[in-house]
This record gives sequence, structure tokens and C-alpha cells, in this order.
Amino acid sequence: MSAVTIRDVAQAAGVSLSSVSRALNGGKHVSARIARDVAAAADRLGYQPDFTARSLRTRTSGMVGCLVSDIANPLNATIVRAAEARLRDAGYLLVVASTGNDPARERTAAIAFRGRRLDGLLVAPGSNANAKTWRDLGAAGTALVIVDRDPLEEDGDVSWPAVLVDHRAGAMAATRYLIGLGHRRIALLTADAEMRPSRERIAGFQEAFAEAGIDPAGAQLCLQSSPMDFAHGDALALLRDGGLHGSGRPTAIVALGTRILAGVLRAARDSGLSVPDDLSVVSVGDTDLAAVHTPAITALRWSLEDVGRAAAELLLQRLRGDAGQTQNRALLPVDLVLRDSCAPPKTI
Amino acid sequence: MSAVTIRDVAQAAGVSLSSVSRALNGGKHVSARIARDVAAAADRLGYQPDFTARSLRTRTSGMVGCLVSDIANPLNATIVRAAEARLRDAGYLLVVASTGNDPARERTAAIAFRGRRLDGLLVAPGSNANAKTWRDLGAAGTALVIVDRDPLEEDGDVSWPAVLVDHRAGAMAATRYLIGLGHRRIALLTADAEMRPSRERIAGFQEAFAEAGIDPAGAQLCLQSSPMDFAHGDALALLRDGGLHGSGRPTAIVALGTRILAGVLRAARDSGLSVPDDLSVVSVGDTDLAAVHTPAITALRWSLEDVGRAAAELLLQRLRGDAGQTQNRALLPVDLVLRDSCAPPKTI
DNA sequence: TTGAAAGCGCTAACAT
DNA sequence: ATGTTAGCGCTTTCAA
Repeated sequence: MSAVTIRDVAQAAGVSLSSVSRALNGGKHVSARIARDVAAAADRLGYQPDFTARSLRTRTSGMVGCLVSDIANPLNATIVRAAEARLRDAGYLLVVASTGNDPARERTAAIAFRGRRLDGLLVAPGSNANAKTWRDLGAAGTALVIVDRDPLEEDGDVSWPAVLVDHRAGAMAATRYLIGLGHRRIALLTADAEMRPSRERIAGFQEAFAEAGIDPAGAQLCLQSSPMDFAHGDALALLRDGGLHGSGRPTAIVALGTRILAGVLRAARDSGLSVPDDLSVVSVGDTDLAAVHTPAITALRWSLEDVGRAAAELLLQRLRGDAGQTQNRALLPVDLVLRDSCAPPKTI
Repeated sequence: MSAVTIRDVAQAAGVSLSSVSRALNGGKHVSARIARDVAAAADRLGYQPDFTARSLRTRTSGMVGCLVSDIANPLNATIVRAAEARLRDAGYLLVVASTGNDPARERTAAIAFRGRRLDGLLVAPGSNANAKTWRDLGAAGTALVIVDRDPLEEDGDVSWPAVLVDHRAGAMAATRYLIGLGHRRIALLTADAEMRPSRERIAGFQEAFAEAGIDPAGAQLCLQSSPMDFAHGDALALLRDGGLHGSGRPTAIVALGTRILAGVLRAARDSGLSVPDDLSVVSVGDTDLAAVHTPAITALRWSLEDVGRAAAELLLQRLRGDAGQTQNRALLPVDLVLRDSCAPPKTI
């Protein structure tokens, strides 16, 4: 067991408990001699500080929580990894929990975190059902950073930190590009509009139509609450039955993530449509599938590493107490990676 | 802050500190009246136990660590998610750390974990450089489960818990299948043989050749220490230059994971080889790419959920103290999922 | 069954 | 600059 305590070190160095504590921590108000002796003794005895005891005194734990819907989702996993790396360098441990977007589980996790005195929290709420919980946590001293979700409302003077991805600009860029190629009927297949990313995407998509002065009926929205195999059926219907509301089949599709994209590609194949000749396709998110598919799929890409890193950075800022006037919003760019899946529509 | 302590509850319920503690915990040696009053008071005051303080006394934290090379790797991420779910249900929090297979980082993490008194540890060591560290942790009371890596050597009477995947049987099944189709020159593209999964795979691969009494030179090994874009070059060389050592180009390839598989598929395309007519392909690991590729790729599949769940289960067993004679090894099966990427070779 | 008291390992006043 | 002391919130002897 980690039998060796600060007490043993004090004895071995022939000084008092508090001197050891001071020497081991700041090193302020400690003579060089004692500092040296304590360091030597600690080293010799193999002393390891006990964070549990320290936590009890200082009300800090050196741990940070991370709450996402699903850590196994590659998008989240990459963010978590980047955040963990940054936080680890700063001496923090990362506690993770998947919530499945269940408000009850979010609350349970929040309670468990508070009970362990976690110093901070990265959270991507599944809804705003728990807004109060987050504000309470924040108010109670837990540093809080929202990740790619609607930021908590400003509370008079305080505005809560958040790292946001510019999905709107990304969607606009993709849509503009397709419009520029001559497409007039474009379908956007994405998640339901509950959460910020999809909402912003939809907004950007429609904005691009408005901006171009094109019949907005050509902007066909196809929202999926569960992306599983749904997309395949939806995409088939879209491609075969002449689009939504019979407004004509889309000549281009913007599809979210691996699952939906896969559904679309399969539907295109099943319908005898070839990409990009008969159908242009843009992937939202630069997944493995998009990169290695034949033809390679043009994709909207943003850096998940940057998201994780920025979130960790914002959190550390808070933890260090630099709260005041420093930056507490990050807006990360989305790029359109041009590949081989888009072409002018055959029939304009 | 969580201002309300056990002390407040005691006061509110008009009983002593220790009675509250007893009532809130086991409930043993507590009169029904007190139990009721305490519960009521705790509830009314919104009491939340402080795990930090409890930890200091009990030397347990209600937290479990998880050490993998990379939490963003989908294989690991899924395992972590499953383990987290099970552990959460049992009241534990999961602390994660990516090690990048760096022994030094593994050790740092182990120290950080011990300092926070984590009760248990799921670990997939990147080598056996730290075998001593793990054994020491285990000996010091941390429940330890090895995940899909070489188990720690038995130590006299104690055998350390581990959950293993039967990669050998999987590789054999795939190789047998290809041999049965008529293939005689098969390449295995996998990670280097340092760690158990690859080692076992290679063994199974070669065993299948031996078993069939086929020229073992046909079993071409192509080991990648970094799977990034290497595989593409390697695969190209393999397909163009007539195989390893000029032994003739392989008519089938078994490729590990998304990255290597993607490299192989691209190389096949670049070489003008069509799958499965000119080249059969088997994926090790049933990734999104394998499932949605055209043609769909025959794959070796094992349940990552089961791995995570089994690991958590083994750990909980230990944590509950059921250590003794209960099961402490799990060997999980690998299935061959037949799809459309394999066919008899054109020229036998 | 219940309460009083000690103490887990550490930090932070407070003296000196 | 250094030592002494008092807790942080909880569990756990030990008496009663």
C-alpha cells in the first residue's frame, strides 16, 4: 500500500508536517535547506501524495468530467481523446460517462460528479432539459464548458463558456457549391433539428438557397431521428418517387455521417443512379467511408481534435481562475473538402 | 455547494452522527424509527454523500480506471462504452486515459490512479514493459483486469483476471475459408506481432496453412507498425510486384481494421483489380467500412460490447470480493461474417 | 441499539 | 521561516 505519508517524510527529514506540505507544494516560505531535505526524503521514501486527503481539504479533486451521448461515437471519441490529452498534461484525470441523451442519466452523472468533487465538466447536453442542472453546477463552482451545443443563456453578467462548430457556414458552403454547379433541387439528410449542429446546418442550407434567389422548394429536408437503416429507405423514396412532395427528384444530396451516407450510396446504387453523373453527394463529416469510397466523397470537415483541445483549454482557463475577461467562446471553422462525388446535374 | 453534510442530517433527525452513517449505509444495527427519520431528513435536506471524505476513511473511491492505447480507436471506444455502462450501473465512475502504448505514460497513469485510490483498473498494456507495475498495483489491492492482451504470468497461486478474444480461431476460420475457395497465396496484413491479438492471428493464419498441407510460402505476412497510409503502399507492392519474395501475387488478402482495409481496397482499384473477381478480401474487424463497401466485405467479427461487459463483470467480481474460485478468464469467440468480397481465384 | 470520539492524510490558519 | 493545531466529511471502533 502507499503506506508512506507526509508524516513519514516529515520524520525522515526531521521537520514538521506543515513544512513538508509547504515544501512539496508551492515551496513558498520554505528555506532552501528544508526544501532540499524534504525533497530528498520524499524521493527516498517514494512518497506519493494522496489526492483523496488533499481533496477533502482543498475541495478540488484534480479530475474533470466529460458527459457525451455516446463515447463510442467516433465524433465524440476523438473529441474526448484530444481533451484528455490536454487535461492530462495539466495534471487532470478525465472521468467519462455516456448519457444516451437521457436527461435522467445526465442528472445522475452530475450528482455522481459533484459527490466526487470533480473540478470541471465538459458537456454536450442531449437537450436543454437539464439547463438548470448545469447552471447550478456552474454556480456551485464547477467549471463548465458546453461542447457543440446551445450555450447556456447568458446570466446577466456571466456568459457560459462553450466551444462551437460553425456548422451553418459549412452547410452554406456545401450548398453554395452545389448551387454553383447548377443544382436546383438538393436534399439535406441530417439528424432531427433538436440540437444545435443540425439546426445550424439546416439554417445554412436554407440560407444558401435564399441567397441565390432560388425556389426554396428545391431545398428538400429529410430529418432522421435515428440514422440507422432509416436513411436507406428515405433515400430510396427520395430518389425514386421524385423527391419530397413530388417536387422532382433531387440531383444532389448532402448526407450526415457514416450511417446516413452509406444509406444514400446504397440507395443510389439500388436506383441505378451513378455518382456523380446522376447524383452528386456531399458528406457532412469527413469519415473513413467518405475518404475511401469510390468515387471519393466531397465532405464537410471540421477538426474534432481542435474541438477537444479548445474545450480543454477553455476549461483549464476557468480552473486556473483566469475566468474574468478571457475568451470564453470558440467558434471552429468547417471546410469543404472537394473530391470526386459532385458534378453538374445532367438535366438542368 | 453541497453544504449539507451528514452532520446536518443528524441534527435534523435528532440523532447522532454515527446513527446517520449507519442508517444511510448498511442499515444494520439501526432501529426502524431512526432509519425512517434519517431517510426523511436526508431526503428533505437533499443530502448527497461526499465520496471524497468516504474515500479517505474507507480507502475506496467508487472509481475505476481504464487504460488503453487510444480511446478514439473505435475498437477501444466500444469496449470502453460497454464497460462504462456496466460499471455505472454498479455505481462506479470510469476514469480513462490514452497511453499511446507508451510505457512511461502507462506508469504515470498508474501513479495518478493510485493517488486517487481508484478501486480497479481495466488495462490493455501496450507491451509487457510494465508487467511489474501492474502486478504491484494488483498486489496493493487494486482490482485488475487485462483486456485482450497477454495475461500477467500466474504468480504461484493467483492467476490474474483477463478477457481474451479468440483471434487465433478467427484467423484460422478466415484462412480455412479462403483455402477452401481454392486460394493458395494469401496475404495477411496486420499490426506488428508485438501484441497478443496480432500474434494470435498470425499463428492461426499459419496453422490453417499447415493444417491444409499447403506450401507455407503462400502465407504471406505483411506487418505494419503504423497502419496509416503505409498499407496502401504495401498493398500496391504486394499486388503489383508479384507478392512477397516474388512468390506470386496473392489472390486473397486478409486486412486489419479500417485503415489497412481502406489501403488495400484503394490499392486494388489502383491496380485495376476487381474485388472479388481478381482479389478476395477479408476484413479483420467488422467496421462500418467493411459493412457498407461495395461489394460488402466478408469480415471477422467479435463483440466489442461483450469484451467491455465481460471486463467490467470480472472487475466487479473482484471488487465485490468474490475473488476466490470464481471465473477469472473469459475467452470470447470470433465469427466469420460471409459477404460478397470473396470468390474462388481466377487462376488456380 | 445508540452515541462519543478517534482518525483517514492532508492543508491552512495561527502562533512563534 | 517554522511548528502547532484545527479541521475537511465521513466511517468505525469502543463504551454505554
